[in-house]
Amino acid sequence: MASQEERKADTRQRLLDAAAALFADRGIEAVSIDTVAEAADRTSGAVYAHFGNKEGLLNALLESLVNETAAVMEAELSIDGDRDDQLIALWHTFADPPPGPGRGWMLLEHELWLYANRHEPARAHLAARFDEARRLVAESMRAFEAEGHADLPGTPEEVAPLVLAMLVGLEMQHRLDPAAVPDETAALGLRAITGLGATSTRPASRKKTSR
Amino acid sequence: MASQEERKADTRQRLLDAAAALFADRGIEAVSIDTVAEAADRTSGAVYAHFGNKEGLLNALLESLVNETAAVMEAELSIDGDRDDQLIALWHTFADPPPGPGRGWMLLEHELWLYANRHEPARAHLAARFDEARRLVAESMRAFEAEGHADLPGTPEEVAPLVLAMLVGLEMQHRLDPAAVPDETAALGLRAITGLGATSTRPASRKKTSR
DNA sequence: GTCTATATAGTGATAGAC
DNA sequence: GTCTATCACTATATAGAC
Repeated sequence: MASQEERKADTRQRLLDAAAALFADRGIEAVSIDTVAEAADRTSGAVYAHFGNKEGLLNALLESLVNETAAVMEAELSIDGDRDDQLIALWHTFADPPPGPGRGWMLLEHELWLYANRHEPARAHLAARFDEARRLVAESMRAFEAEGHADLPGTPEEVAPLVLAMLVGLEMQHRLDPAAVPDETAALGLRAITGLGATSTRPASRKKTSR
Repeated sequence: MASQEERKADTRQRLLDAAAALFADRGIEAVSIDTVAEAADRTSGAVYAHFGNKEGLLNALLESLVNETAAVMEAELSIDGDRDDQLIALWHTFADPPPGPGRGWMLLEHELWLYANRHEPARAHLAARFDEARRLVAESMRAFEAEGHADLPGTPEEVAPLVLAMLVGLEMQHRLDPAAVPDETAALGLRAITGLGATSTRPASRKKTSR
């Protein structure tokens, strides 16, 4: 049997999950609190009890996601294997719909970004998210460089925002018109920033990735 | 005196301008048709007469903006002078609030991108906009290369989406936290992609741009 | 903590006068 | 073409029962 506290925590998570999926799918403003509640098999009263109002729900959602994206990126970057493959894998995390809740992980990111730009309290949460992402990328860049696989045009901390920008910017174009950004172009861009393939201490072939 | 046709065209433009400013400032979904009409000194009836409904207004707005952004980018890229300065100028067009309607040119862009991702008819308009932007950048890249100032990592058509991605992606991070993306970092990224400064047939100094 | 019911206000859209 | 008035619908938020 579930204790009251377990039920409370469960409801909270259900509401957050439902909100994330619906916001990504239809947009934040287009989704009513009632809709979120119903998707979580609760009523609007539950939302108000937990989060006060829609803004509270948004802030809670942003906070709960701070570590999630970081985990995804870290997973991609920590895979053993060719460094070049890692960058492509990272690109696919952005470009292709990963398992996640709905198909639209990045759509939710863009929704939240826009929201944070207009609601001061949310801004700090999202800024922290981006900071964490940059920190992780910088760490990987440092590792690449130490192994002699990368030839960075600057410090890892300078290059990190560039990598993030490239991924996000290409994803935006890719989503609108996939043909405009083939995988090869993404690889070209990421290599240009990281200097990967420039030093080239790699022994094997590179045109075709066997896997 | 204004003829009826002039008044009609004037109303249409006023409505589009008001919509652009309000959508950028508060978000598309948060702005009612009544609000748009009142900001243009008209009533909601005028909006319905001109555009049918809100979706019609959005499509008309997207269409009217197709050439506008292209004009801005073309202006930045056609300025005579150091090629390095041109890239920085282009970055400032994205990072700093240019004169435009409201201060939030890029916010409107993000609103429209998100909207186009959920409304098929609008998608084509926005895709055309991006295509045009890439075409312009590719043209400049070709010129840079011909002058021996750039050392592109790929064809101009391949590099164009990379430049656009870098600009947009850095702008997103910059808007959330300006300190995270100083001008020098942006310059670093753009140079890494364009190879500008690599071939270095340039005679003058580079650390400090005299102007 | 959660639900039901309700108060209050705002939305997109239409009809008809001018 | 534009405005006024009005439609049906949906939103957020609250009060009180359980």
